[in-house]
This record gives sequence, structure tokens and C-alpha cells, in this order.
Amino acid sequence: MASITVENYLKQLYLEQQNAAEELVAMGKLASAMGVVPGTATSMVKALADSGLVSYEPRFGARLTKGGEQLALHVLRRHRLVELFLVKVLGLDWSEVHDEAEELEHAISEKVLERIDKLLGHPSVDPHGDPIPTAKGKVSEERLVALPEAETGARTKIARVVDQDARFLQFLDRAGLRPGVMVTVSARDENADSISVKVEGRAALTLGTAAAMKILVEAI
Amino acid sequence: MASITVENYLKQLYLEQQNAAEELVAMGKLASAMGVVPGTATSMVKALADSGLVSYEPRFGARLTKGGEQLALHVLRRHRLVELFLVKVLGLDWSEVHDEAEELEHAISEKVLERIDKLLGHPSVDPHGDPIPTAKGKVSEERLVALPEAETGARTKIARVVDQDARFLQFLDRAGLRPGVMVTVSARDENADSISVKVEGRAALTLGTAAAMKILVEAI
DNA sequence: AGGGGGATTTTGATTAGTCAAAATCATTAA
DNA sequence: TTAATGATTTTGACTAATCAAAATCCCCCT
Repeated sequence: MASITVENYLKQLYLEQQNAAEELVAMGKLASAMGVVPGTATSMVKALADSGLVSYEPRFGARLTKGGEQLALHVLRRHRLVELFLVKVLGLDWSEVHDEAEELEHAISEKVLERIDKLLGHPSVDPHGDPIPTAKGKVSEERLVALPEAETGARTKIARVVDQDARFLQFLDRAGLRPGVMVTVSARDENADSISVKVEGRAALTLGTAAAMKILVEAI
Repeated sequence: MASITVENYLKQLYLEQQNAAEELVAMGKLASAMGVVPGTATSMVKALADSGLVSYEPRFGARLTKGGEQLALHVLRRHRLVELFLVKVLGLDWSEVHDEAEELEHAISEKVLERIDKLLGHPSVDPHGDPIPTAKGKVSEERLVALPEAETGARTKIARVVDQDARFLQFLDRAGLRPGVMVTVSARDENADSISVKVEGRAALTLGTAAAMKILVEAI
């Protein structure tokens, strides 16, 4: 069995690989994502390479192998199903479930996981709109765009929020910006580096582009 | 925070202290309960003594301090609430939840635990009838007797089963011997080292004394 | 009193994961 | 082309938890 540490490295490698869109994940990136010193990442990656979970090109970076990716997706599935479970069954807030799931994802057996999956009706996304990999390790491809890229004046639905920071999520929550909510980009200001969004029955809200980029809406 | 290993040692020390009824737990006992070699138990107990969680008398054994006992009870509370949760909410079998809980007990936060407790209606016993310590670390004292000690011919209720072995529990389950079920000791045979029990609408079943001792019924 | 035996403790080694700091390398800037 | 810069890798050391096996101790029996 992969240790908790190994599971975390694989998961992080997968996530980095996703949003960086670069082929190889640099040791520095991985190290800071894992909260360790770079040398630690290097030696861990070498160990992972020895067990065939990643392929490592010294001085350039690492990439998950097929096997490593399957394991990573499995961890991600546990993480996201647990998050949804915590919200739907135990009534926790979507801003606080990430940290909880970070622990539980390593303690849940296959059997319990499948029970949870069934209880939730085989959901396809977690409370942040992140896709839940299937038991076989497939992730559904979504066609989403970041809020600043949505057409001005067009109503779209918030589909996903790509930041797990509790305070940011609480801010969004208070502003009514949750997955599933319909929003309209009412104005944009290149110079101010901001856009204004309108939620049903609320005053328009102005967001900096960086924050708005974390909100993904359905492409039309 | 106490590591998973430390939590397990404390829990085991508590359990040994309970059913051995001796003041001190011997290193040999602790080691075999933990599945480690005796020397390992010795050095771990010395470390626990250094952090004030146990008091250790070399060559005699160890005993939990007040602080260690509180921690142990906390772990036990998590373990038992999780077991009940798995049975009641996720529909697992009472024979299989022990092992699951063994992992989850170390991954559950205070917040999630209290949600589970509330969802279950602040239960006082787990699926095996083991008492669930309160958040403050109090355990309700029960007045139970082992089945072989029950009066012959008197109807009593099964209250607790003190063995977590899945196969034994499955055997009991098939025989209808579950906590809450009414049973009568219909006969006893000193020479055969056995007793016969009768469950409502079933043929009498003969159990060896050792097995029957693991079934506790309400004292009348 | 003297041994034996069984449990306990010690000692020395090992593994996983980590850090600090020195060494190495690749690329950019001059 | 060379030197500087910043990232990466290496080295040596540390901690927690463990085992194997040698050393020690306590109690009981003769």
C-alpha cells in the first residue's frame, strides 16, 4: 500500500500537472505545494520513480506514469466524495470540508467509499464543482471558462471554484457566488483589472481579475 | 498532537487495564496486543511516560495517567461513534465495522465527530454494546453479567459482545445473538463446559463457556 | 544458597520522511 | 565567452517507530 505521504505526493503531482499544463512538474513547485524543502521533493520523487509511479528527468521535473496517475485519481476520488458527503450528509459548510477531507481521504476503505458514492447517488462533482473521478479512474471533461472570459451581459451558471482557501470561499458564499448560481458579467474594466458580476436580486459586485479567474462558468 | 501510534498505544493500554482488572499492564501483554516485539513496547512506554501520559514502573508495567486516560477515552469515543455511524448511516454490518473504525478514528476531526454524534442522537453504546465515552471523557457504568452467569430459565437481554473478531460476530449474527435480543439460558452442563441458549423462535443453541463468556446480558 | 526460566530491558540497526547547508548545474546577462 | 543567478541535487544528520538478539532481572524450585 502507498503510504499517506506517497498518496499526497501523487495527488499533488496530478494537480500541478493539471493547472500548470506543462509536461513536467518542477521540484521547486512540488516542494512548495507539499510544504517541504526542495531536497525532500527530489528524494521523494526518486523513490517514486523507483516504484514506477512517476517518471523523473533530473533537473527538469517529474511526470506521473499511468500507474501513478491511477493512484492519484483514486485519492482524488476519495477526497472529493468525502467533501460532498460532509456537506450533504453531515451538513458542513463547503468552505471547511477541504481540510477535513485531506485527512479522511487516507483512512477510507473501498467498501465505505462505495457506500458513500451510492448514498450520494454517484455524483459527478464535489461541492466546489471539481469533477469526481470514477472508480475506474476516469474524469469527465468539462467545457468551462473563467468568469472574466464570459461574454458581458450573458447569463451563465457558476460551475466550479478553483481555490480551496476557506476565507475566499466564505467570501464567495456571502456574496452568493456558489456553484449552480446564475450570474451575469455586467461590466469589465481593463484598467482597473476588474469585472463586475450580478447575482439575481443582489447589488452588482466588483472582483479583481485574479479572484474572478478562480470562478469557472459554463461555456455556452 | 498525539501521533496515530501514540493514540493506539493509549487506547490499547486502556482496554488492557479494563479487562485485566490489574493495576499495571505488563509490557508483554501490551506488546502482543499491539502486535510488536516486547522491546518496542518498553521503549514506547518510556516515551509515553516522558510525555506524562502513562506512569511506568520498570519490570512491573504501565498505567495510564489521568491525562493519558482522557486521551484514550477520546480515541475510544471516536472509534465507537464511527462504528455506530457506519452501521446506522452507511449500512455496514456490525461484524465489519471494527476494522474500518480502526483507521477512521485517527482521521476524524472534533467538528465532524460532533456532527456524527448529533446525527445519531447522542447514543450511549456502539453496535457491539460497548459504551461510548462522552466528549468530556465519562463512561457510563453498566451492570452486566456474562451469559454463563445468568440464571437458568430467566429471560434476559443481550447487552454487549466483548470480541471484535468478524467471524465470531458473523456466527453470532446468524444465530440471532445480537445486542438487544432476548435470550434464555435453557441448560448448562459443567462437564461439557457448555451452556444452551434459546432465542425467540429458534432451536436451542449450545455454546462453549469461553464463547458464552463473551456475551454479556443485563443483570436483573 | 544456587540455578533455571521466563519476562523485561538494552543495544545496535533499519526504514521513511524530513531539514540545513554545501555542491552542482543550466541559463541568462554582459 | 564568462560570470552571475537561481534552481536542483547531494550530503550528512535527525526523529519516530520498529526488530533481532544479547543482557539483565526476578521469582521459584530444589
